[in-house]
Amino acid sequence: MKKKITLKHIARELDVSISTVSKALKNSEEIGRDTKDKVQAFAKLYNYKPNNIAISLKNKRTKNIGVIIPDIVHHFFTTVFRGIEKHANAKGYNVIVCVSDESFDKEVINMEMLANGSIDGFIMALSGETQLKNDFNHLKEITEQGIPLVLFDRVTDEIACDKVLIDDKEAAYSAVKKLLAAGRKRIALVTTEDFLNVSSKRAEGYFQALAEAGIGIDDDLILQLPYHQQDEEKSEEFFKSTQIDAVLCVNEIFAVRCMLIAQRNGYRVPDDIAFIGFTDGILSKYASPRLTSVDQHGQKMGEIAAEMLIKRIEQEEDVEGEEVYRTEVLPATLIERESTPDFL
Amino acid sequence: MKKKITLKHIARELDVSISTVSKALKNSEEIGRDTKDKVQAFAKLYNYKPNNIAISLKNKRTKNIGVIIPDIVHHFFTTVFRGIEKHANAKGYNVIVCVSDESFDKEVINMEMLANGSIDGFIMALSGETQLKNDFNHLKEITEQGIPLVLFDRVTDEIACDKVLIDDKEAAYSAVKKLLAAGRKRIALVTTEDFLNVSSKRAEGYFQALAEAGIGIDDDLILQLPYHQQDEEKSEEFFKSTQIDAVLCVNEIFAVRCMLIAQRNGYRVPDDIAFIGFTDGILSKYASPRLTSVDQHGQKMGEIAAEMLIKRIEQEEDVEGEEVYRTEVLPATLIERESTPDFL
DNA sequence: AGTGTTTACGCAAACGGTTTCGTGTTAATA
DNA sequence: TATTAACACGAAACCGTTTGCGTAAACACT
Repeated sequence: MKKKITLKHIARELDVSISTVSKALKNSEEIGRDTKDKVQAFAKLYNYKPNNIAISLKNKRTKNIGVIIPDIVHHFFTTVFRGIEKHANAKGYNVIVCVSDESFDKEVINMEMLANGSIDGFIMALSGETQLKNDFNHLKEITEQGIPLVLFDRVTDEIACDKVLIDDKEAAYSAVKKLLAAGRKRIALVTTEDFLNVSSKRAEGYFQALAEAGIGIDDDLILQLPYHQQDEEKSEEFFKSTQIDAVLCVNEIFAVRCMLIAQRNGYRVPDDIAFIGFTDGILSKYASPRLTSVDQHGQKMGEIAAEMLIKRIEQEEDVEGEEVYRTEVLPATLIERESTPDFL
Repeated sequence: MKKKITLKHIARELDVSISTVSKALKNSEEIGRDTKDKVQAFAKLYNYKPNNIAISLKNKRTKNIGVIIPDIVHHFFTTVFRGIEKHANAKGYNVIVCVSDESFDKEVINMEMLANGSIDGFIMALSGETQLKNDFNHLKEITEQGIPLVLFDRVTDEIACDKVLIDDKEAAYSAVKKLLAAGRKRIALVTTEDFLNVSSKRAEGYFQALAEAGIGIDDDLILQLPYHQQDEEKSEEFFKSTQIDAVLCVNEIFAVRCMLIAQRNGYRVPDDIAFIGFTDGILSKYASPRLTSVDQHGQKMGEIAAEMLIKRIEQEEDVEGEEVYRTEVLPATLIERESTPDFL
């Protein structure tokens, strides 16, 4: 077993000082040609690589960024993560992931674990519970310590930091607009509990589009489902008892599930009933019929988040006091497939 | 901005030495009651937390584990990752993820980035390209340096280390057996290029089951598709021209896609044609009809991998020379849904 | 008073680097 | 020959902790 070699080993072996070795490897002008050659050759031979930890300790930079997301087995989050990882890697950063599992406590614990020197900054999407509790002290502490933070998708106004999100309201708004333009009148909304602010933003867009079309809100047209466990009867009942000709769902699972239920109940998609989902994931592409859905551009979002974060990290010498934070709003785009009639 | 406080700060403030502070915080017997109280109170007040990096440097343990996977936007891998993260977190470890993107070079670069002190051990699934090239020198170097390594799913015999995988051959074998028992005679196999060894293992199981049933191999019943990009015509042609009453697919995307194509071509599922896929992911659950598929128990796999790795890491004082490595083979289980006739 | 024990703490090395500053040697210049 | 600049390198501080060891002070005992 060949243990890792250190500067000290090289120095001892070549009978020079540690600092000479260090400088020689950095090709410093201070060191003579011969010594440099000798040291570099030796280092190459024994495959010397500086110890990251030591370097981190010295310059107080870990080149690690911490990512905290509610769930990893989730198409949108993994897409964002891919973007983060891609950009971070290109910039020489590694990514440490922690999963909050939608739990406030885990989110706090994870942040604390990482905040003690392990990372140079955070990128995160708030857990459901955190949004519900409306308690952001852990985030406040982080930012007060001067650790850069970028929130994405699940953000809050309570914290001053960089943010990147898509315009959920606008996306829902224009999706419903399109359904209206296609002549649909009884447009349903299938959503989660309201504490997920992305869901409520989407609902707002839905309401606004209907309002502008002079259509009142019909509570019978709104189905609220629990985020995780299924509630087949409730959905089944909904499609049996309600007259509907289009549905906007806040995620693709709801959309695909509802589409199946509607089909079981005799609806033809998209002729009798049209479906639009959020999150253009794998389900949308392979559903039958293929689902029209709102692409949230997760990867792009991740790349931007990483870019914002790294920029903050590297502009160390900032004028501390008066930071000015950016909130980047990405446009969502509707991917039209077979679950909607042709839009013009 | 309150910067992080260090032992040095506390020492200066309380007019004691750094070592006294350190010991006081660890409740050492060496330190007097009064001093301990004073130090601990001060530390609490200023929310002192030791710097992870310094500790890592000191005891040459980072409490980080490196995970390298070919893709993150992939149900199986994220499931495994969830298992890893869960167990690792419970043991106080953080997880650094790198994505090889199925590229040999990226895999090598990522390993090298992490191997210089950033992590205590690796968990990985080989990239497609690595399996194709059959070049495992980067892995060999890691293990020679004494860095623990656990391979999962995409493993190789060339490297001596702990491994965890499912019995792909057996899983395919028994799936085909069930199809045979249900009276299916013309069973097709939809697979990828052979360099992915999991695919070839699954093919072996398929062959063996047929052989035991006295059915010869019919090349017309085997469809090979590229791993990523779609090849709709080829599949379409396959289902048009071949007489088939059951299909085993090496992943769920192939399964769902083929199921749609078959349905388009007039087949009724499962009456005319049955489908079984691998990877029991989200697609299987929401396909129509719901897909019978082989559950690879990704999360369990991840947990076991993490457990094996951490055990290695922590049994530092091992008898170096004669390591004995474990290969854990998990049984896969068939989740029966609507795409197959009822099995007995 | 002299010796032995505790008690309570500080010193310094170590982990593996980087970097500033100093210094001995040589060579060039006056 | 004396002065000085250039060169090539080493010593040491530093990043934040941990920990073995030394030791001054206080107390006990003979």
